[in-house]
Formats: sequence, structure tokens, C-alpha cells
Amino acid sequence: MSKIDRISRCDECPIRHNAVCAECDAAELAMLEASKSYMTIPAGATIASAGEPLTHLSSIITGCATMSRTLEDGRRQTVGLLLPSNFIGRPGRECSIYDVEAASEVTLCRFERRTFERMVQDTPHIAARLLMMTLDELDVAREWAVVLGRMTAREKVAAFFVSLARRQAQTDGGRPPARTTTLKLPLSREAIADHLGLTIETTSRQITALRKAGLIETPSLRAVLIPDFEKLALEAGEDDDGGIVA
Amino acid sequence: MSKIDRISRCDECPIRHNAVCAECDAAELAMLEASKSYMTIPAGATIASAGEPLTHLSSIITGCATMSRTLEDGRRQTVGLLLPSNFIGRPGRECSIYDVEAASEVTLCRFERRTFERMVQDTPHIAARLLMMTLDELDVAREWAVVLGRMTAREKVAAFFVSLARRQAQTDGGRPPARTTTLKLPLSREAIADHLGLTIETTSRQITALRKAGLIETPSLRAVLIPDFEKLALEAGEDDDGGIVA
DNA sequence: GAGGCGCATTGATCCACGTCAAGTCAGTGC
DNA sequence: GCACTGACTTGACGTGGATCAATGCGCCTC
Repeated sequence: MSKIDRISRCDECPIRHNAVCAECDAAELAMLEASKSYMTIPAGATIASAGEPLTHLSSIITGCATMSRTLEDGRRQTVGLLLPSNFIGRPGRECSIYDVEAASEVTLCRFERRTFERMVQDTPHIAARLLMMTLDELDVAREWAVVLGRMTAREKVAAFFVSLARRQAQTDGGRPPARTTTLKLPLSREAIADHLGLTIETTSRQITALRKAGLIETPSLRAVLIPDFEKLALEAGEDDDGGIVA
Repeated sequence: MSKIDRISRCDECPIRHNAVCAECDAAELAMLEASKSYMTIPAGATIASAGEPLTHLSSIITGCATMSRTLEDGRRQTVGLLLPSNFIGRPGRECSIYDVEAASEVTLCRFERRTFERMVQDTPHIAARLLMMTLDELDVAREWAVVLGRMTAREKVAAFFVSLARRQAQTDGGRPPARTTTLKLPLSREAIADHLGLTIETTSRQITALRKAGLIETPSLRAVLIPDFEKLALEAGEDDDGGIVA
């Protein structure tokens, strides 16, 4: 039994202050409590499929999921990396337009779609928070467009580690990453490649190159140690003042 | 004097039913009327600069603007193409994080930032509409990530024409593009290249290639005739059921 | 501990797109 | 008409990343 099974009250929830419910007061929270349900998805399982109806909208409590599009000929592009407090699904739309897959074991806090849509309409705190989260995601998506469109393979891989380090630091402590940071990689090399618009081979070569340049260490396949975060950020094509969006 | 100078009442506004005000009732509209101001920007001028404060938020009434990021070494990526009814700026943020430039002459409907932020808070119809528009833009940004990450140069150029045709048809008649459609190109070849993550030379060559393949005609530098829209959409890597997002 | 299976890495080669360098063409001014 | 300019196109060539093909390596089963 995982820790999540014992959570029932929202005020014990690890994403209480970051998710779509962040701004809710006690009364609103009570309403959410009444209609939420938890669900745990094993690594590799599908959470939603492009074109298929999505009966529930949900927040990620723990774990990591990818949101991707696969073209007919097999080319795949991941358009979003979903981490704790991120939201899955869109109020006002019946179907998902992307495939959403659990990269690691994922625990979700779910709401029946119609119920949630009603809550968005009736609860300004939820609507306002959802707007802010969506604006943030839009910034992230646009930042990623710069990476996909204009960066070299090496810069892409560095940018991925930098961005992941920022997001993990954000959800862990809420502060920017320390100079020396260890990342847990929730994705396989193939999933990283799909996120970066590269092949798995090029991704692997660039990871090796960054390691040989002393910019990262790879204690295991699913971990990356960053000895000097600023140096790696520079390699990712950032001007010195740091990234604007996580 | 352009036509816009004579517009003062919102119900004569060409973007009345598509912009952030779309869902407002008469009373709400009156409030917007009181605080709005029009502004016309010449082609090529800057509307906002990355890192600079943005005193006004605005909707595009006519014309076209680009939203882009330029890296220190001169590489540039356009992250959004702004057309009539699109919104510039983000409530809750003081500065723009992108450069916004008028690609053609642009007319804006502007609101002082603080005023608009108050209206978003107090007017559920504005907040709800802004949420829907932001969700739509997020979809567009993610669709574009697929183009940037996984498409060939030829597919990118085709996808650009297809997407522009859809958006122009949407704002013109509100319906999908006819089989044979003529596009007005609001962007220079260089701006197109920046949007597609290509060089200007490759962009030009692919336009030539599409013309030689009979998929487009180029009556002038700033116009594209699409003889068979479906065929071009296929060339842009779309499965037959058509694009999900404009 | 031998075989097999899934990832990841590494190497050799290829090619799509970038780079560099001329043209070409439509305006615009004189 | 003729130079001048700026945007676009075309050509020749180089290269970064894709492709194809082994090889390595942890982990599981028996």
C-alpha cells in the first residue's frame, strides 16, 4: 500500500498549494473533497488516448506522465511533460487530443469531467487558478518551441536537464536548484528523444558528450548529477540572467 | 484615416464575437467601452520587447504580429503568430517575456494593465473567455511543437500555409477553408523561416518545390494560392481526418 | 552461470538542411 | 532610362544529426 492510499483529506495532500485547488478556501475544498477520487496508474500505462473521450480530469499527485502525438509513420513528439500538480485534460472538451502515458507510476486526483466543469463555472478561485496554470503552461510550451526550433542537439539535451532540475526543485523545496543537484530521470532515453525532437542515438551521444565535458555525471541510467548548475544552463543557451520560465 | 478611427462602439467591432470580450453582456461591454483605447502601429514597429514592462494589454483588431525570442547569437524563433482577436500580454505579469512586432500595420484595442486585471477578477465572462482563449493557444503552441520537432522542411512550409489558411478562413467567414483558397501572406520569408525553425534559403527552396509540385501557386510574393487544400494538408503530414487545432 | 530480452551506447555512413556566395527582380529616386 | 536598394531565389558545398548496424550491459528466468 503506497502512502497515497492513506490520504483522504486535501490538507494532507502534497500538491495542496500548487495544484488547481491551490487558492480554494475551506468551503470550496470541502466541495472538492466530496467529488474527488484517487487513482494509481502503473508505469507505462495509458492515461488518455488521442481522439478518445476523457471521462475524468485530474491532477498529478506523484509520478510523471508524457503528453505526445504520434504521426501515422511512427514519428512521435512529446508536447508536454506532466509532473506533480500539473493538470490533465481540458474543461470544455470531451476528448483528449494527445496520448497521455504514465512514465513512472502515477497517482492522480480525479474529478468527473461534468462535475469539474460545473465547479470551474461556479467557483471563481478554481477558474482563476486554472487560468494562471494554463498561462504558465503556455509559457512553458513557447519556451520549448525555442528549444525545438533553434537549438542544437547538445543544447537541447542540456536544456532538458536544466528545465527538469528547475521543475523538480520547484516541487520539492519550492526554490531554485542548488549549484550541485542530482536529478531523478523519470524518462527513458527514447522518451527524452521524443521530447527533444531527436533520435535516441543522438540523445545518447550528447549525454555522453556532456559527461565527457564534465557538465554532468551519470551515476545511473535514471539519474543525472549536475556539478555546476549555472555552467549547464549556459550550455543550454541561456543568457546569464537565467531562464524566465521553468 | 483608416476605418478603425471611426469605430467607437464595440458592437461595430470586427472581433466583437471572437475576442476576449466575446461573452460579455451589454453592461460588461459598457465597462469595456469606457476603458478601452485604440492604437494603430505601423508595419515593422515594436509592440513589446522581451523583459520590458508592458503597460497595456490588448487585442488585435486588424493586422498581424509576431511573438518571438532572439538568442544572444542572433538565432530567432517565433513562438506565436498573432492575428485578429488574439490577445497580447498576460494578466498578472508586468513584463513581456517575448518581443512582439507588427508584421503588417496593426490596430489594437488596448486596456491599461491594472484596469484589465481588475476586470478579469470582477467579470466572470471575461475570465471565462480568457481561459478558453488561453487553452486554445496552448493547443496551438503544442501542435506547433510537433511541427518544429518532427516535420521535414517541406512539411513545415506546407503546415504553415495550411494553418494560416485555417486561421484566415476562421476570422473571415468563420468556416473551414474552401477547396481552392488564396492566402494573404502577412510575413516576409525571413519571418516565415523564424516561425518554422528554418533558414530563409531552405524556406524559399521549399516554397519553390511546393510550387513545382503543383501544390501551391504564388501569384505574388505576399500571396499563395492553394488549388486543393486537402492535398496540401496531406503534404503537411496530416492524417485524412484533418487537423484538430487551427 | 548460461541464455535471452530490453535498453543504452558506440561506430560507420548518408543526406537534409545550413552556410556561403551569386544572381534575379520589383520598387524608388533621379 | 539607369543606378540603387532590399527582398527573394538559386547554386555549390559543408556538416550536424539521422540511419543502419553492431556491441555492451543490467536483469530476469531457468
